[in-house]
Amino acid sequence: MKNNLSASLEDYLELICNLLETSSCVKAVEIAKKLNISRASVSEALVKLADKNLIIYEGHKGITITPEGLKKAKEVILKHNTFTSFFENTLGLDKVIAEDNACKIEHVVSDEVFEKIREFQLYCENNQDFIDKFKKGKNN
Amino acid sequence: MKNNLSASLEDYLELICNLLETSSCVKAVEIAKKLNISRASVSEALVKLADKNLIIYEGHKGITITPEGLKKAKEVILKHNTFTSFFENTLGLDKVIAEDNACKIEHVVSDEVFEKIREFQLYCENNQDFIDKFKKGKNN
DNA sequence: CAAAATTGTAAGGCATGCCTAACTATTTGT
DNA sequence: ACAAATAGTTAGGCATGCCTTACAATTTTG
Repeated sequence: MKNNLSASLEDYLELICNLLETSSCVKAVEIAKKLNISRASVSEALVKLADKNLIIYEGHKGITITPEGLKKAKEVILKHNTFTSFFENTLGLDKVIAEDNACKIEHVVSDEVFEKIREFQLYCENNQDFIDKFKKGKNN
Repeated sequence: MKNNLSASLEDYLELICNLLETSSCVKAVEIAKKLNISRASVSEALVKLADKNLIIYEGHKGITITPEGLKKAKEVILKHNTFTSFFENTLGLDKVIAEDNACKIEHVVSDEVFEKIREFQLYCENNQDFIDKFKKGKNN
């Protein structure tokens, strides 16, 4: 009953959730293409996610996410978006760099740090002049 | 000739560097105790670090760090300290939480993000009232 | 509706990084 | 110096997560 997902499985779940936003039927082959890994590896991962009751996977019928899986996916996605936004909007980093780093950090950061960054970012948004001054510095 | 270290090897190197600050002779068994892993695992890791010319390891004689290893170690340690300080001093998080998260993030963050955080933290230090106001908020 | 294309699975491999158990080498202490 | 304690290594195992190759199932399409 260990609910802890590896970084890898979190990535799969996150992607599945994102793909389900736009299409009602997600196939394993799509995931393989997006993550640039083999169909076989995806197949293995999907079995693991299904074992953990995070998705329902029935081969050619496509992938469905369970309520539990959705909850977990949303958590990861929120972390992802929070860090991406912090890096891009608050710190003024390049979008791609912001995304790349958020993608890694989302899997290792604790809830406390995540929450605090969230708060801090909100605080910064309400003090845009402070951030603007930073961005105008010797940076860029 | 791939110079990329795994998170695990970076941790070993970082610890070796830190231990060499206070004692001139570091033994594998010390590392095993500090990282709470088996002597066997440490032995394997040290062979890998030596293969990459980051340390000089001759069994019972102890571990020495090479200039190359020192350079790499200092980089990781700087990232570690930067994130720890950002979390603890700037965001006002608990020291232990700050350390734990820095320990993970230091291995996955890119140089660009690291540098920017460094700059930002410096900027915040010069605007302590802004940070104090944040810390006094509904947080804590 | 059957051949072709697509999609999915199984088997066997590889690397990392950890483990334990058993062994060897070195150091320490009397 | 030699027995005991400490330190290090080797061998074999396990889990994760990726790979390729080959095969099976399904869907598409002529």
